[in-house]
Amino acid sequence: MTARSMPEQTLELAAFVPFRLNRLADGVSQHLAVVYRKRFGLDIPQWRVMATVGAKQDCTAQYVAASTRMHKTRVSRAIAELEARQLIERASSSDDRRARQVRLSRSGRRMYSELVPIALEREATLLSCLGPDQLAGFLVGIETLERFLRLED
Amino acid sequence: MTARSMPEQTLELAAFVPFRLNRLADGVSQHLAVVYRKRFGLDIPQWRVMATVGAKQDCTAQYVAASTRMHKTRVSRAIAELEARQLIERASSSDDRRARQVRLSRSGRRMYSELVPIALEREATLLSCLGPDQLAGFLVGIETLERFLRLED
DNA sequence: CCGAGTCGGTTGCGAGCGCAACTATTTGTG
DNA sequence: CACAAATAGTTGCGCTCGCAACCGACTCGG
Repeated sequence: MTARSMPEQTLELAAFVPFRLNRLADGVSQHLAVVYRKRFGLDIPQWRVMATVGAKQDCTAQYVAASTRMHKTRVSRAIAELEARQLIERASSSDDRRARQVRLSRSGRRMYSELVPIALEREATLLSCLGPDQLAGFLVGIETLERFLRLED
Repeated sequence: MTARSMPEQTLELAAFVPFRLNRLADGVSQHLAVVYRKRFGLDIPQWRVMATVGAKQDCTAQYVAASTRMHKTRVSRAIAELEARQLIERASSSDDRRARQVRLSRSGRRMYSELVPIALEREATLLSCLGPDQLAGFLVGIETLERFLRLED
């Protein structure tokens, strides 16, 4: 078989891992976003800010952006909206007057404590379709790829 | 320990699988999108259309939307742009005059045959960080989740 | 056949996002 | 100390996308 008559290489999108990962991540997001939106009126950036600030009180927008890997403008707008809804509060930092400390308000904490169990439960439901070994193998794969792409924290 | 004094459940975003999947899919996409854009001037929707139409000549926009899981307007716009660049051609279907058959043009095929090996090579590079067993386990996990969420085809 | 409902595909519009530019502050260097 | 460069955060702008509405074509029951 000569080079000229070699069959064209083909690419089946349905078997192409980058595509499948995107589709999967999207499916999982939809699975959750419905809850955030309908029940709490949060979009994804806002939910991520809530989760981050809820876990680490008194952090900066900077910190949120770094740990969620969202663009700083996206974070800025999410925070502004959450502040308008009085779910978070901001205080100017004492040692750096550019930065502002972000924390959950009382009602923000209330929402957070409702939100977390629901999110964890949905994650558990999702992962329940994998057996223990399958789950472990899957997570190892994710972890290795994260390190390879330098995505971890 | 009473219910009142139970520690608040917390949620570490960095350990939350839906978030990690999103971040990973995004990282992988970036890894590829640079090539599509800089070398071929394609954005992601356009690249997906090229891949789909390259693998199955004479399909409809409908078919592309279904197999890429993109919204039909996104497909419509991607096709329009590709047609303007003369990478694909459209012919009105004989049996249904609403639908139009989509196929790669000569230059479209040329681009496709350049594109495919590069994409497959990048996928291989990405997956090369996983050992054979790790890769197998990872793919099984993806597959199971796809079925669970009914994402396959 | 003829009208209602469906289906393939396109388009107007508003929302969300990233880029680049900006303000205000801090840090580093000669 | 002064001035340049870096940093925290915000905002104007243009682009992309999804929703809903729409157009033309098909279909199926009466």
